[in-house]
Amino acid sequence: MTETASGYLASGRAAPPSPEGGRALEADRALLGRTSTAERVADILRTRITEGFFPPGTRLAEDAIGAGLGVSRNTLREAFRLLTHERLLVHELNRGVFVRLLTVADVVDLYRVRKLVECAAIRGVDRRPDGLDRLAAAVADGEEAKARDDWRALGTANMHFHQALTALAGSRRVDELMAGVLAELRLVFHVMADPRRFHEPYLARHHAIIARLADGDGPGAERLLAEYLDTAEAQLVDAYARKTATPRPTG
Amino acid sequence: MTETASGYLASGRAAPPSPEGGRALEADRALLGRTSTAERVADILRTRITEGFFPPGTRLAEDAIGAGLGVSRNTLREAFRLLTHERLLVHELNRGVFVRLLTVADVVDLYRVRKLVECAAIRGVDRRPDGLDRLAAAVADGEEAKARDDWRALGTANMHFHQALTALAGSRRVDELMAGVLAELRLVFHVMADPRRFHEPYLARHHAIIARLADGDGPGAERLLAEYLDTAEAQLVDAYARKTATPRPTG
DNA sequence: CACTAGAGGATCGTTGAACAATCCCACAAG
DNA sequence: CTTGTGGGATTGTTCAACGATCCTCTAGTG
Repeated sequence: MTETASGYLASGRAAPPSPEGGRALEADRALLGRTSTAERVADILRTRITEGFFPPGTRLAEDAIGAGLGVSRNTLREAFRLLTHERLLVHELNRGVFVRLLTVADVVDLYRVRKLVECAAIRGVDRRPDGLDRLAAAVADGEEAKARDDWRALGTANMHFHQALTALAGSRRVDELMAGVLAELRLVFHVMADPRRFHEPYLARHHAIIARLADGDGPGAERLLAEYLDTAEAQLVDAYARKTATPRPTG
Repeated sequence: MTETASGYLASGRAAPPSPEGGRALEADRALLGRTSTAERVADILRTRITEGFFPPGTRLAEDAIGAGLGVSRNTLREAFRLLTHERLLVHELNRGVFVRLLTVADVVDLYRVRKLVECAAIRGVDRRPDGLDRLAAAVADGEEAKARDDWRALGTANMHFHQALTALAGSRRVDELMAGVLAELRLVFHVMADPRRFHEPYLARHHAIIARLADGDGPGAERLLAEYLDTAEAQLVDAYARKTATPRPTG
């Protein structure tokens, strides 16, 4: 990574200054892009994990990953620490770091969070919300993906929809919570085959929820969403329990 | 920390086996206590930060902290990485790590999260909840602290109350979110003088909320809580903006 | 055959040294 | 007062080393 980092930084610094104004803004942009190697490694690994390149259960060996990315073990360990808190990795003392394999109880908890947060985020809507365009865009992306039979992309668009729903709460911390929840959910879907089954049936429901929100009917939208999440949870928990051959929790 | 770690581990391993049964459980207990040095350092620092030993804005120099704790810089950096995600520390590239100094906007966001999550957690209560004892215990601790004029302890008890409220949602992830929120709030209170002012007035409201919950009146409890949080927010945001001499956000 | 114990190798956790890069502070000059 | 420069302190990263732990394989025993 020494060469990559140098190249990365060098290309950032070597950008010629704009001949006319805006030079201060370019300097700011360069500052924005300055991250440590450990953080960039974490970014790379995060992407690889959430897109399924490292499936759940995969062990990330320091030597192999460090050699692959060209960074030292210490830097890699820092990156691992960054990712364990996001629940994408599990750190096991003296055994290494693994991509998290969620339990059925984890899935149940994810839906509990979603019901609590997403429903609370839209309950109070009493006029057409500002974030409706973003919701509509996510649904449009979903329809596009569906039209070309790209079920992974449909799943992604559906998650953007839910992230946008949560964003109606207007809280950075809640947004980040939901981003983490949806990332974990991605790990769950990586274990499952047949993404079509878990994403396609819900697109129409997104339309219905949007219509309620557009009318300023928060409670109506909430009811639809709660039913939707109940249905989605039951389907996924059932299938996941079967797939991972673990007993479905009684709670 | 090499000696500390060895001592720590040695004392764990040197425990004589129980002469009669239970040996397997003792072995399990020893496993539970096995954590890495980096994690233990993070625990120590977390405690020091939340109790105010390192006030917000304090820079944690690697050399000084590492020498004080007897760990190497690499181990310390791993611990720092663990804490930055908890928002207790801010990592600034090439400048070091600082105890987070929250902005007024942060405070506002913390209360937004609290209103969303705490209210949602109790809204659906329709019978005396299982967690009522824990709530009552927190309030009893608060009354005790108040009786001996220990306003810091009262603040702690109040936070236990809110953590217990959130726990009524029955979600591990939501519990952890709230633990983080309350830890951040502690940082806010460390900036303020006169803890009495921010904790004492709310003890009576805890009693009232508990009474509603004991009657299975979730919506009633929610209304009381929402008003309480609005009042607490307004008081704290006003004082914090004044203390930090930053403009109060319009949002 | 099944189970247990021990040895060896791989890997992790930690330490410490080294070096380059960056930042900050103090001082000098205009 | 402002700006520029130099020097020192510190951070970010790499590397090597070593001890501790875990896992796998082999041999021995019942």
